[in-house]
Parts: sequence; C-alpha cells; structure tokens
Amino acid sequence: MERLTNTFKALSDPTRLRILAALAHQDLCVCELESVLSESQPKISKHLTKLYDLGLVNRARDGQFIYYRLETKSEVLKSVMNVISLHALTDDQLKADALNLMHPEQWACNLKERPSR
Amino acid sequence: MERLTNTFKALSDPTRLRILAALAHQDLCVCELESVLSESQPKISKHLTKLYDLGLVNRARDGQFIYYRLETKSEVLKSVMNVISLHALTDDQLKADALNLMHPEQWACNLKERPSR
DNA sequence: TTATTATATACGTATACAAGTATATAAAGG
DNA sequence: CCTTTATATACTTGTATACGTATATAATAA
Repeated sequence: MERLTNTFKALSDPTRLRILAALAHQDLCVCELESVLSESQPKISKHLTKLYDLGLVNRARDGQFIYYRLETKSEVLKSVMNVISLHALTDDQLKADALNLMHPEQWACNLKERPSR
Repeated sequence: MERLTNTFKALSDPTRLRILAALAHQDLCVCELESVLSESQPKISKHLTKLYDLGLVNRARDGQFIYYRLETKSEVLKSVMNVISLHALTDDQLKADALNLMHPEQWACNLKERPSR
C-alpha cells in the first residue's frame, strides 16, 4: 500500500500537479518547465526527480537537455491524469500554464529549436 | 487547485486509505473501524475528521454512535475509489481489513446489533 | 445522579518535506 | 583549455503532520 500512498503524496503538491498537467500536453525539459511554470530551476528539478523516483515520469537525455514525459506504464497515473486533465479545464493556474505552453517564443529558456521535433 | 492537492494529501496516508476501502463496503461507526483496522480510537477519529472536513466522507449520529459513509457527491473520490478498490484485491493489509469486516462477531466493539440495519 | 460507552480534541513530540541558496556535475561551444 | 548552459544535489530552515497520551463532550444505562 506504501507505493499507492506515496503516489498520492506525490500528487498532493501543486507544483508536481502543474508539471504533470504540462507533460500531459507534451514532453518537456527542465528549462522549458521553468519557463512554463515560472518556477526556479532547483524547484522544478527536485520535483521532477521525485516524480521520476516514483515511476510517474520517464526521462531521456538529449545533449544538454533532459526531456521528461509521463510514464504510460503506470495505471494509477493514467486514472489520476483523467482527474487532473478535467481540473485543468477550470483551474486558473493550470489554465495559465497551458497558455504559456502554447507560446514557446516567450520562454526565458534559451532553447531556440527543439532538437527532437 | 488547493482543493485537489488537499484531497490527494488525504489519500496519502495508509490509515485513511484503509478507512475509505472499508467504507466502500459499508458505512461504519468509529468503534467498528477501530476493530476492523485494529487502531486506536483517537487515531481513527482524527483521520475521520480529516476526511470529513475535506468532504470525502459524510456522517450521521445514531444515538451514541456516529456512522461514517463515503461522500458520493465527490467526483474526485469516485474516480479514486476505483483505484483503491482495485488495489484492495491484492494488497495484504486491505485484504486483511476486508476479512475483518466480514466477521463482526470478532470485533472488540461492544455494539451487539446495528441499530440501523 | 453516577457510571459507562462512544467520540472528539488538546497538547507535546518526532518526523517529513518544501523551498531557498549555494554548489556540483555534465554537455557544448569558444 | 576555459566559458557557458543545463541539470542535479547538498545544506539549512520553517512548517506541516502523524502519533500517543490525556482529557473533554455527549449519549445511554444503572
């Protein structure tokens, strides 16, 4: 049961929910998430590490960048993402994040073009 | 978003998950939950109060007893209960609780017969 | 009324954790 | 090589919270 409670604990932090909601749209590297959420690099990185350790996200290095994506193997995450995505339709913070996601030209991130796209 | 993160936080505690899993079978009062989970009265009571404050369970007094039941109005809880119930099929602790639930004659609880049944 | 049972809560303690700051590691480019 | 950019992590601090113990409240029974 500890695995399940730890998963819920991971979901109990607003920053991690925002990260998951953003990754539901597309895979992103740390610096991109910094821009989308307007949060500090260590903060984003630490939350991503926590999500990774729990098996909720996956990651792959591409040069300097490390791209994170949702872990599709997690059935619990799959169920919960439905709840989160539904919430994203009405929650102001999540709506603002989704808007930022649509405007990469405004990101502070120096990444001009995405190598993997 | 705070409402959602608080809900996930409530679900991140094993005792509260056990309570919800038990209430998924039937409504129960505090002393019955004490017996089913083999946990202390203040511990059960405090967790129930937390679940109640979050709107995840409802309660109704019946004489000395206060019966708790799942709050069917919560859509988030409804989604999450599917995950929990699925987990209950394989988790040892939740299976043991379900077994206790089937043997009320073994409960330390002095409640001989349920008034509301 | 007094005793008993059921439930809630206050209080102290130990622990977990989020966040900021600083630093370490790693890759790329000059 | 040195510099810059991206990412991870160590360290500290404040806060939240779970638990046990004790006590308060409420209902029932004697």
